Amino acid sequence: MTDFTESTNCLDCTNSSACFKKLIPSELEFINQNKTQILYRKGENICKQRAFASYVLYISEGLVKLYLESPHNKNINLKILKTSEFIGLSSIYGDNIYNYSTVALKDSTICLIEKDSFRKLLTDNGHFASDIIKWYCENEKQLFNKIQSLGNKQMHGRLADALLYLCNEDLLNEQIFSHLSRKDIAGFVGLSTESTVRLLTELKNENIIEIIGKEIKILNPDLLRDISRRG
Amino acid sequence: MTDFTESTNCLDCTNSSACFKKLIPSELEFINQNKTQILYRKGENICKQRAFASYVLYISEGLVKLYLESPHNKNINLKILKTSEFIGLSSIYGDNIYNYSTVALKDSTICLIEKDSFRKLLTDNGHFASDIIKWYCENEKQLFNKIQSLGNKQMHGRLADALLYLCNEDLLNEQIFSHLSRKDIAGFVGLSTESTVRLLTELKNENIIEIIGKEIKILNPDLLRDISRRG
DNA sequence: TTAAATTATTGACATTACTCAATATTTTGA
DNA sequence: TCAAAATATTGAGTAATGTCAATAATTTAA
Repeated sequence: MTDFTESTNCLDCTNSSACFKKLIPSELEFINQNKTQILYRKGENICKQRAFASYVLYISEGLVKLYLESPHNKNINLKILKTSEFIGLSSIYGDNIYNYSTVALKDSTICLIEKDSFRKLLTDNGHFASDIIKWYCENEKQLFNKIQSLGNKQMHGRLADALLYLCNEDLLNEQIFSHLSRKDIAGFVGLSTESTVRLLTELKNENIIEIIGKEIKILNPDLLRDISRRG
Repeated sequence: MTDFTESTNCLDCTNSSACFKKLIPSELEFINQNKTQILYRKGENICKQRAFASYVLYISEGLVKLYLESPHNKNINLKILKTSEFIGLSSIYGDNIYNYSTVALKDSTICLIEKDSFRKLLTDNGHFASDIIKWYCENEKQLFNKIQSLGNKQMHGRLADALLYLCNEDLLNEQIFSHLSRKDIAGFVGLSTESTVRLLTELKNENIIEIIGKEIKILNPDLLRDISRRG
């Protein structure tokens, strides 16, 4: 189901992440030699939790949902990734498997960079490695937020967290809700779909959010942040 | 409440982590020049969530509990750190604050390494940076496990996860339970103390675990793993 | 060593959030 | 365009887990 697209040369790439600016031309050319570019259609899995991880993935253009699989078809959604973001950086070392699954929310062009090549750049170029470490730091902060949310907030607080995340300015231009089902939103909240729907209706009736078709807009962000804070 | 101890020279340190082996002597001497060694007494906080993070911390000798603070005095415990482990690596870049709190479970000697110095080593030495990245990869895997546990297991599965973690072979020689209260264990499970106590009694009555004083021993690890798997 | 303080345990009850079922709405594909 | 399939919504009942209170056991400190 996946197509090879005409590959962009990494040296000409207009969607390159800040960290690539730390590479010298020969290193960029080295990546270029060791990458493949693939088009994933909406709904296709880009990587699967527990599958063999041979590549670091880079979203050249697209929109991706990252989630943890669990039995009974009740997944935990962790984040939305967009153009210029990495997938699988946490599988560079350690067990040679992906720790999560990702699925394309819309047609997405993904660069597959060979892990060994990526590792070589990390050891050769400390500035590049430092930039990747920046990513890890930011990433870990997000995971702590998720743990805080799941671990000691109840449904209202958790839904507030999820809505604030999905409506944050980074995703503002992605029309994110047009790509998400109620079940997807429930996955971000860590609730059953039914409970999520009920709470959304509640928030709508209290004029804290507005629901127009699939789109959800926050009308009262201060109050929502308050709900998030109170848990 | 904290004492300065006679500092060990980093070049002679017998508790140094694998990553330090990647440093050349002058770099190790550089760390030595930019570190301070402090003794924290049992029960003292080594770092506080949201506090200004100027140092990367290294446990020269000790035992530490890492946790997320939350209102109502109901914390989420994430891990036990022992000799030769880092604290605060995720605050090297990004917001200049600690994302979690840590407390000494027994008297612990901690090395405070200036963040700027640590960063310099990361950019100067890609092999060192790569070793630190290994840490991030392992760390993230643990956080995902936590999210899986909190996000889609119920009490029995979560308690099993916590007990398997606390009884794992890395902690086997630490007499870990002698340092933990029921409330601490509940913090690892993500349950109220009362529910945790009830479940522990249940597991004891089913001969899955043995409780002798403060010590808890797993009698039937296969069954416990099964409970963990089923959630 | 003993009393006070803290921690652990148990019970009863309340709350939270899930499941299952019924119905409504939207999307998809012929 | 229309029927079938998928998704969303709502209600009723249930299961999971928390809270509060009482008591027991352990630890701490004078």
